[in-house]
Amino acid sequence: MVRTPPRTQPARTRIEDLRRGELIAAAHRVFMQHGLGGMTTKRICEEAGMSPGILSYYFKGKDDVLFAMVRMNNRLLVEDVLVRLNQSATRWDRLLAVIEGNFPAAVYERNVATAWLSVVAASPGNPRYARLQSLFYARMRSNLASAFAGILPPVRFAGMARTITTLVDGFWLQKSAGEPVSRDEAVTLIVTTVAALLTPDERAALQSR
Amino acid sequence: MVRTPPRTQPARTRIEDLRRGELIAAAHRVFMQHGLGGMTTKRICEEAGMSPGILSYYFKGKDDVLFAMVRMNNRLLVEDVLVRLNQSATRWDRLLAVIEGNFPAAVYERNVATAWLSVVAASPGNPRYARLQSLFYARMRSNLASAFAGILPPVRFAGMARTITTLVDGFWLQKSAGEPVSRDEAVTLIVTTVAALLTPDERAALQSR
DNA sequence: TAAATTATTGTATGTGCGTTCAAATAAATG
DNA sequence: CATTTATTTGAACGCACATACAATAATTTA
Repeated sequence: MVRTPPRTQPARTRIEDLRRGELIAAAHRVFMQHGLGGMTTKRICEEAGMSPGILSYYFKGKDDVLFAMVRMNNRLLVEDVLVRLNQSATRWDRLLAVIEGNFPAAVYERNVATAWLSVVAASPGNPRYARLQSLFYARMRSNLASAFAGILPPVRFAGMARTITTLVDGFWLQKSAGEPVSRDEAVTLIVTTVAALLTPDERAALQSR
Repeated sequence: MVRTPPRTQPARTRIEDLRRGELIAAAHRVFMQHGLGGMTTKRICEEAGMSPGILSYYFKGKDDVLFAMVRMNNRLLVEDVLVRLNQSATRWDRLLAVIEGNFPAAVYERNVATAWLSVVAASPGNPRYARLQSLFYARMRSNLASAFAGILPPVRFAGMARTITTLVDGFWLQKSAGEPVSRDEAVTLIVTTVAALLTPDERAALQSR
């Protein structure tokens, strides 16, 4: 008798998710083109073809949209790496997958780098971002561990992981600064450096099945 | 008869330089504490113990102060490295001087890193910053060349310089992201990596007088 | 000391921002 | 179709900011 089938829920949710998705996508485009500072609510709604007030209806505020956007981008990157990891036979392939996963094709470009940098720079004042950041590093370390497990002792692995993550971050920063570095150059340089840091035995172990 | 000794010039210039210096120093402090976004003209003048309007009197505008500040900080870093370079006997010492010069004692810390990152993120829209940036990289490459000249062929030197600058940038980014890396860890890791990328012969050549 | 120049103040002005909200429209419901 | 509910609008508000500027104080000059 008290049964109240929420038939309205699905419909309402569908349009709500749709609008939220559109706004996030619009925010992404504005972010890429104008940077963090130029990402205004008015511009986002305009880009989405909606009225300025709509943002408050679907989000708590501007920061909420921004966070949702960062979260979504992160999810896409993570999924990409996971797919590659599952397709990798050798540890070396896994290593390559993790490294290349940080430079997605057609994404390693100046605007994106600057946008991402802006978020990092804004992190210290925003606990949610800070948390997202450290999760990012932790996940990358974990992925790298799946390649080096049983080959490098813990201390050396820590150093190796630090070197790789630092190089990745550095390449993104340089991209933002306008340095002419291609995706391939970045990946190649990192791989070369990793190889140089390994002993011949370790290299062999990494490349075997 | 037409002689007009500009006695007034020195006095006027002295106080002008003084005020400009004070404002730049205040801007620096505000920048470090509140980041680029929180660096408002009102706060700067307040920090300098002056009235809000004074800024327009000594500078063209807020951007002008910011640029002067970045310029000054850059100059300090450069001078520091030059002193160290002149005191270095071997090429290896010169290499160390350049690397350590990028992590000045008591300066490699989160606020500074974030501030510096904000400026880089703002560079793409500001030609003056962009120019300063590329000058920075060029100078670093030039300094590194003084260590590797005659030891590494051009192509390998280019790769080596890229590795080093990328690691430096990466360490600053990680510092801003809150990763717990000390100055010594950063320097050690970079030196280790450079050493691993060199052949025994090259290492020996670098360490000889 | 009187006059003129320079330095400093504090207020005023205009701009752009995020957010709110009553009203209008569209959709769903019975 | 009438009514309720969900969605969207666009104007309005308050706020913080950079900058301009007339008024005032201090300093230099003659």
